[in-house]
Amino acid sequence: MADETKNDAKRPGPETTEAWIGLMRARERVLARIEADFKAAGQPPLGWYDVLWELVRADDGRLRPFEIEARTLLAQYNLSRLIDRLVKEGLVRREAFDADGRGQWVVITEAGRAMRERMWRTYGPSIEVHVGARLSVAEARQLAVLLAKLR
Amino acid sequence: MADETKNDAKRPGPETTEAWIGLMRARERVLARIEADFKAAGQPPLGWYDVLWELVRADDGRLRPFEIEARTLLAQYNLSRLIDRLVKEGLVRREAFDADGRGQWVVITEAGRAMRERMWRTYGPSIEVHVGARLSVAEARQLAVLLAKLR
DNA sequence: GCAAAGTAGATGCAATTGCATGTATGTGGG
DNA sequence: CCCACATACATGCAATTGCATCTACTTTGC
Repeated sequence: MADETKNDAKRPGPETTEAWIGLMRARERVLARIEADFKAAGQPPLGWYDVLWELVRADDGRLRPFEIEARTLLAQYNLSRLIDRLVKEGLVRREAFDADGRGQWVVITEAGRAMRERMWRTYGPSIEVHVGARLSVAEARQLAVLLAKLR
Repeated sequence: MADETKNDAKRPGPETTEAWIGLMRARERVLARIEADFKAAGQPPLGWYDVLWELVRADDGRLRPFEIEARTLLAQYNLSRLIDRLVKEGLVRREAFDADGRGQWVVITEAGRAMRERMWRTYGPSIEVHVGARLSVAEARQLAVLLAKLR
C-alpha cells in the first residue's frame, strides 16, 4: 500500500505510512464486524445511530441539519437524505425554524429514542468485543489521544 | 455518539468508546482530505491505488483476485467490479489461471505501473501533510502499534 | 433599500455499493 | 464414479453515494 522508491519532495516516513495504513485497515475491520453485528440483530446501519445519538444529547432532542452535519462529519447531501429515511421510519420529524426561513429543526421522536436504545444494546457490546477487549484501558486512552491529533 | 445510561451486560468503558469514535472520526477526516487532494490532481480514487500497489509488490506484478481481496479488505463483489474498471482503463489485464479453471490472474500493465507512480506523487505528500505533520515519529510508531491490535 | 454574495437545505443524475444469487469448477466421502 | 458441498468469481437489482446544481431565504456593502 505504500512505496519506498524514488525521492521527490515531501515523502512520508515509514512510521507515518504505517500509521495511516493501520488507521484505514483497523477501522475497516472493526467497522465490518460491528456492521455485521447490527445486521445480525436485524437493525439499521450504524449511520442512523450517530444521528439519533446526537439528537438525544442535544437540548430538547433537536438540532439543525448543519449542526448534525458538523457533529457527524456526514456530507450535507447525504445527511439530507438520511433524514428523509429517518422521517419515513418515524424516528425523527422536521419542524420549521422560525428565526431563519432557510432552516429547520430535526426533532427526535419517542420511537427514535427507543430505536437508539435498542441499537445501543447491540452497539455497546459490539464496541466492547471488537475494540475494548483488544486494548487495555491505558492503551485505549493513549489511542484516543493520538487519534485526536489527526483532526 | 456513545451512551452513558443504564447498565446491561457488556458495556464498553469510556476509554474504549472514545478510542472507537476517535478511530472513525480520524479516518473520516484524513481520508476526506486525501481524497480531495486526489480529486484536485485529477486522479482516480484511492481504492485504485491500493490494488495497483499490491500488484506492483507481488511477484510478476500479478495476483489472484482473492489474494487482492485479502490484502486490501475489499469485498469480493466490489473488487470484481473494480477490476473491471481497471481493465477498461488499461491499467491491468485478466489472464487465465491454468491450475484452476475457476481462477484468473490479474496482471498490472505498464500503464498501470505508471499510474501508480503518478498517484503516489499525490498520495505520498498528502499522507505526509495530513498524518505525518501531525505526529512525531514516536507517536506515529505508537499509533501503528495500537491500531495493529485491532486486527 | 437593493443588488451581490453568502448560507441552509434539496435534488437530478451517474457511479458505486450491498445483497442475494448465479455460474463454473474443484474436492471429499462413500 | 458420483453426489453433496466448497470455492472462485460474476451479476441483476435496489439502495446509497458523490457531484453539480438549484431553490429559497439572509446578510452585506454601498
